[in-house]
Amino acid sequence: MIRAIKGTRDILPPSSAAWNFVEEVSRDVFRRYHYQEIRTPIFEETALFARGVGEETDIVSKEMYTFADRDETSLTLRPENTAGVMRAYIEHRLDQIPGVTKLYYIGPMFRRERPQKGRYRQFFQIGAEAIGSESPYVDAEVIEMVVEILERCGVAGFHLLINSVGCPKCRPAFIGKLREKLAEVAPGMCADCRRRAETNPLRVLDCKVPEDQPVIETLPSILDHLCAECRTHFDTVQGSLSDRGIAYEVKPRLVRGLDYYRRTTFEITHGALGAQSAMMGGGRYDGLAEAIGSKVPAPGIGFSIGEDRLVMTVEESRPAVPALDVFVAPMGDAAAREAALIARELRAQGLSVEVSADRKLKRSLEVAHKSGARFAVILGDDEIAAGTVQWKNMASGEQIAVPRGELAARSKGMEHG
RNA sequence: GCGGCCAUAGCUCAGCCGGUAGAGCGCUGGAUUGUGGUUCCAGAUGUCACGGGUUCGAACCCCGUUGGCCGCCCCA
Repeated sequence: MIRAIKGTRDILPPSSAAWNFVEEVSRDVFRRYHYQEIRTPIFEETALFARGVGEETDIVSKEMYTFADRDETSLTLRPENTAGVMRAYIEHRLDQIPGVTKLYYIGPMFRRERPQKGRYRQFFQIGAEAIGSESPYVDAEVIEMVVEILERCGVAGFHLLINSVGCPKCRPAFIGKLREKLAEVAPGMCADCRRRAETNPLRVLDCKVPEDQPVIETLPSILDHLCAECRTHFDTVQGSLSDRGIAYEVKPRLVRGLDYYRRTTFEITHGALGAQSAMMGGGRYDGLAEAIGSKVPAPGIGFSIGEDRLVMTVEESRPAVPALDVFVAPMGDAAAREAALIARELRAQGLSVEVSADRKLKRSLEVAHKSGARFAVILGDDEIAAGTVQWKNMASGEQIAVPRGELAARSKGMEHG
């Protein structure tokens, strides 16, 4: 038996309706902020991610699906899409277009991690990138946009966290001070922190072990070490978020795993997601373009929503409803031929119509009932002879004979929203 | 990649001390030759995840594999 491979899954109805819902909401919000869709390839040269995301990141060092093409070029299934969008931006010289380039994407990403709830090897992201401006107001607008998507999806109880991780001018000095302090206090911390103190000191700030929290409080904060430009930028982002009425929490310990982040980083968490509590992550990546070989700078900021995780919270509160308007139940071949024409007329009005594949009326009505059809059109030899059809309200059971020529008029305007 | 728990019908699950498998829901047919829902009757649910081992005998005990869930790491 051939099964879907580990960490991948089929999205079946009725769940697929929830996926459509969040995608439709997202596209509508993107339209209002004048973002346009970009579709980039699902695989790229491995070097793009190695340079763009960072050789030392977990994603690149151990999670990528990498394989050799027939000519030995190393290819990789995209583990995220910011690098791919930036590659397209540079390749097609979108910097030559006036104004900020605003792009969004919806599609699958691939990371070879141990699957668990909310974490898959093929997962979907809804993301947006604003490239071509360093303005902190762009940061605030991007955050406003993602918050709006979640709100309009009906998600409640999410939590917006923001931080600044500085820039190449101020971050190295901070990491130096952090290492100094850690050398002193790390021996008293949990095993993970002792390891992180060596491998990735920023990660210590994100430790969740309760016993370590008092120690973490004593560690230096990136926010006390920002250079003047980063400080001003971060203050302006916060002011603009407040102007927009967006609730947020500054979390100096918010550290993101991708090397390309500069200055603003942000994350939205949701309590219903379990260990994988992050529903969305994003940040500014002013150095990314140069990292992947661009001669022109292309400062940008973006986010990506974990669509699988978003759908998980949406599905509980918003059960999908079947939207079948009419089920046509013909008895016999003559009726079946007529049924095809009836369905055609009703569909032309925008109604959702299904024609029974069964000629037994009892069976057809059973299927109609189980499909959630609102009305049934019943016809057999008697109706053909009389030039009528039976029009049955499935909820009330009421049924009347309708002249064939009046069917279209009767059903007008009764389609689902 | 590491640790723990789990795997029986399409679904949710029972299955005692090892003696070759059950319920509910769903599905199929009938009661009803042209009328769904409610009801009644009948029927089929299956390589007990897969592969080995122990045993007279394994769904049950042991080992391995695969998959799922939970935690870690990390992320969306």
